[in-house]
Amino acid sequence: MALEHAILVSLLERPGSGYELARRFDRSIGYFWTATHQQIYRVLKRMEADGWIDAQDVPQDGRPDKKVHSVAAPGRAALAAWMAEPVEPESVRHTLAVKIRGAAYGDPAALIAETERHRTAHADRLARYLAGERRDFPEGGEPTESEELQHVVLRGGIAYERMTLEWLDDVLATLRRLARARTASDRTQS
Amino acid sequence: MALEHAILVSLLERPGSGYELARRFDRSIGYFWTATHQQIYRVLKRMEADGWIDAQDVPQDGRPDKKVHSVAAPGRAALAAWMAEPVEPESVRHTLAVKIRGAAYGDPAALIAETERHRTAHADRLARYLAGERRDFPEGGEPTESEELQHVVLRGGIAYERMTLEWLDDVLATLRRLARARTASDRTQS
DNA sequence: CTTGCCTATGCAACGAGTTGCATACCAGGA
DNA sequence: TCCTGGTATGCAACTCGTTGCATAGGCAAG
Repeated sequence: MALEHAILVSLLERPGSGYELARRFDRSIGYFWTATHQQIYRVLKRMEADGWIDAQDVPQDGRPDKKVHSVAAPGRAALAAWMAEPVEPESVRHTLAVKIRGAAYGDPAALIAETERHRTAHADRLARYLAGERRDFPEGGEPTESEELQHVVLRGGIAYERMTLEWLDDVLATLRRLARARTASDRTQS
Repeated sequence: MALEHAILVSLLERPGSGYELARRFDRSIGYFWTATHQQIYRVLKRMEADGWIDAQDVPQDGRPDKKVHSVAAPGRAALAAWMAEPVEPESVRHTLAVKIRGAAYGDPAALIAETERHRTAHADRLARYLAGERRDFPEGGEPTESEELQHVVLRGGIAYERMTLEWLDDVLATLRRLARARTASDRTQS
């Protein structure tokens, strides 16, 4: 279970509340993991019960109190143990690809808009990643070890989004070609 | 839920038993979805109960009987309905990246072997994909519409594996650099 | 002063995927 | 004859992730 460990890493990088963690999952952690706040609070509760993390109530003014968590020794040990055991690459799951294969039994042209939507979403993600890279890893900086590791993970996200954009262009070209071919054969028949 | 629809697409491409579907998930369907045989049988049962697919007992000699499924009209309709509604891109989940970020709080050198394992696994997958491409989509062939769509999905898998291999090389270079830096500062301290 | 929005935490039900196990038929080799 | 391995189907328990909902305080705009 990697969510626990992603949270441990994030709390090691900087202690924080469930709410703050949820926002990190929209930024730097989002480069490699996603989770809703509900999931985060549930896991935090379990980790606190297991003694992996500590909790400290922090009153705030102008906003509700928060519970700031930090990693305890057993949590560090659990992370180290998990780091040592091998993990398998994620299994492939690509919903849009299911639709593309299914388009043969529907209308390829109907998938174009959907594919363009995905293209926009990935272009946005790439733009956010690149902005994050410029902000957090400027040229000529002297990165710490942790920052070097964060950067190489981000480079992975950037490479993924670039690759995906190129592929989606390939998909769009293919769908448009097939749509033209269908229109042509329609005209032939009528 | 895309597993049902992936199975519908596969059964449209060619009717088959649960066992045969499971093997397809190791080949062409594996380019975009994974599932165990347990999952497949469970979903087939539900789809049969819902009238999405038909089942026919086929006796075989030299091996156990099998239940061959094919898509019924309601199944085709369900697939068409699902194709028409938008889906979101998958959420990011990358276990190895969690470990990379965690390496700052452990030993970066200890991750090298694991990363190399992943590199080998992805290189193997790429080789299988390329072999599948040569076999199923030879140069100069005249692909049908369905084959064109299958091919563009496979090209996505190939692009993903190539990108991943390049990134893993980047990761390995980074880990080795950090490992050397740690060794050097160890020598300085001692 | 009400309405919307942000901060902050959480429960409950459900759905999808994983893991372990079970059954049964048949073939081929030790 | 027994053991291994491939074909073929399936149940049960569990974990993880998703979705909907609930509560509560504070701020700013209309």
